[in-house]
Amino acid sequence: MTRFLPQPSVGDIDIVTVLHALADPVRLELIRDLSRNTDPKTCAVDAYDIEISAPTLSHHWRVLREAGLTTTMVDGRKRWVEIRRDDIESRFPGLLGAILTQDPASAPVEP
Amino acid sequence: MTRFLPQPSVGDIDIVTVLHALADPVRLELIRDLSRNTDPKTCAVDAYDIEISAPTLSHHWRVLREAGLTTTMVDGRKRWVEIRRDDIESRFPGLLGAILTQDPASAPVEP
DNA sequence: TGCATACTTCGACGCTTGTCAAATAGTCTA
DNA sequence: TAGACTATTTGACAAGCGTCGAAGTATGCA
Repeated sequence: MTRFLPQPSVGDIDIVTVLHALADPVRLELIRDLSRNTDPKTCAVDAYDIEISAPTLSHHWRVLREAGLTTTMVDGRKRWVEIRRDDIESRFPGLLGAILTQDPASAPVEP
Repeated sequence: MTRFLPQPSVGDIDIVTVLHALADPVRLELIRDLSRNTDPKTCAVDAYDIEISAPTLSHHWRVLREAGLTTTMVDGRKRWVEIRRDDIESRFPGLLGAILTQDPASAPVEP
């Protein structure tokens, strides 16, 4: 059976906690990655182009989940992460868009 | 004469640095305060309803300025802070609005 | 039952952060 | 010019964070 890991309800999502969760280059990249497709992605470290250990990735997933940014589903030995797009949008309208539209590669260059 | 303290140019404003600067309750409150009126506000600790020391406030002003969120003007013995509304809007459209419209007092309550 | 799989938790490590008191720097005014 | 005023810098401290290796916990499978 699929079960869910504990996460804050929409009303309990705190803006400072959310900003702190996003204020890390690894976590921001994970959120960007998750937001690129609507399907859940695996938690596995091999699936991401980031050079960090499995424990560290696990730690980041937990920070994101406890901040209310992601949902984690447990299915057997595998875990799936999904961005809580609608919840974040209802709590902080426009926030996710403002952060994610800003792609690092497409940043404007000063003349 | 009025002069300006050093600050990053628009193109150099980094999203992770900005998010980190905002991910502190004191600094977020300062930004909220600045955004409520368009005029610059003083740096003086007495002008804010926050129980921190003058050095600590000075430190927070610096973090905000170096992140590119504020401009600081020096006029004699006084210093004035202003939010870089247009610069932030051009760099991260919608970001400021998404964070500031979420007033702590007006947060929706879970049923 | 035994073993591989897929993460997580624990413990430890440096580095960063928020905070304050004390000292410093620049500016106005009497 | 001396002294008051405004804000910053310095130095120090405890707390927190990102990171890893090692150990632990479920789960699936043979």
